Amino acid sequence: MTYEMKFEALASPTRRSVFEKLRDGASSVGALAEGMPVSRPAVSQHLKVLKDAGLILERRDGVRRIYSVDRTGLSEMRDYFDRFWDDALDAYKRSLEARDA
Amino acid sequence: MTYEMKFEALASPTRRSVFEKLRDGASSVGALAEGMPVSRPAVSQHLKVLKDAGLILERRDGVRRIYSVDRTGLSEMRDYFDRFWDDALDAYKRSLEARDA
DNA sequence: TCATTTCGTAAGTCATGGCTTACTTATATA
DNA sequence: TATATAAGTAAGCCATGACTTACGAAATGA
Repeated sequence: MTYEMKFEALASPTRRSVFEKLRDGASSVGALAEGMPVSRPAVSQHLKVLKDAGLILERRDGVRRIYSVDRTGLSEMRDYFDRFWDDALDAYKRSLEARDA
Repeated sequence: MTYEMKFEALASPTRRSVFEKLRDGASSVGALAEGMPVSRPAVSQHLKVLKDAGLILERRDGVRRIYSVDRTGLSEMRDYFDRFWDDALDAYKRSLEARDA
């Protein structure tokens, strides 16, 4: 659930493409695996990593498991880059002022 | 310079901590390596990955190389998560409407 | 209760990546 | 010109991680 885990989870291209499929709505493992160049167990393993990182949620529906984007975790990532942007911009402005001073 | 490279670049914890040091202002390789648990060449290699990904900029200053955050690349990451957030929220709202319909 | 569907887990393989030390290169300075 | 400083590069090691196939577990339905 840490930043660490989220960044690591999004590093793998196939895992990120699984995540991006969920951007358009919840889905089952089988449906996610369909059309992907890797096996269903591989997708299952990726889903576990994404879930442990707090990026997706899992719910049961009969024999299926439905995965969906965890908006809380997603918002953490958004905040990370928002803050990073603000801080970097501040630092840049300060460096300009120091140069002109 | 792709998303691919940016995500991969930010996956490594020590590499991300190098990136985060630059958030507070530009710095040389030696200054960045100081106090880190890895060697200076390791930091140098991380900087190359971050630079190739388009996340940092390099400029020469005599015998030193000064690295700084590339705000263009950073803003790409921010946009990625902003769009992802918007899309995921739309998909969620649509799923609620479909349920209530 | 037996078969089917859907999925997670185990175990093993293979490539990659993050380190290290040793070195080369380039700039500044005495 | 010789020396020192700063940093990139090469080569090699070792752990990790992204896969595969084979198997086990849980819910559904005949």
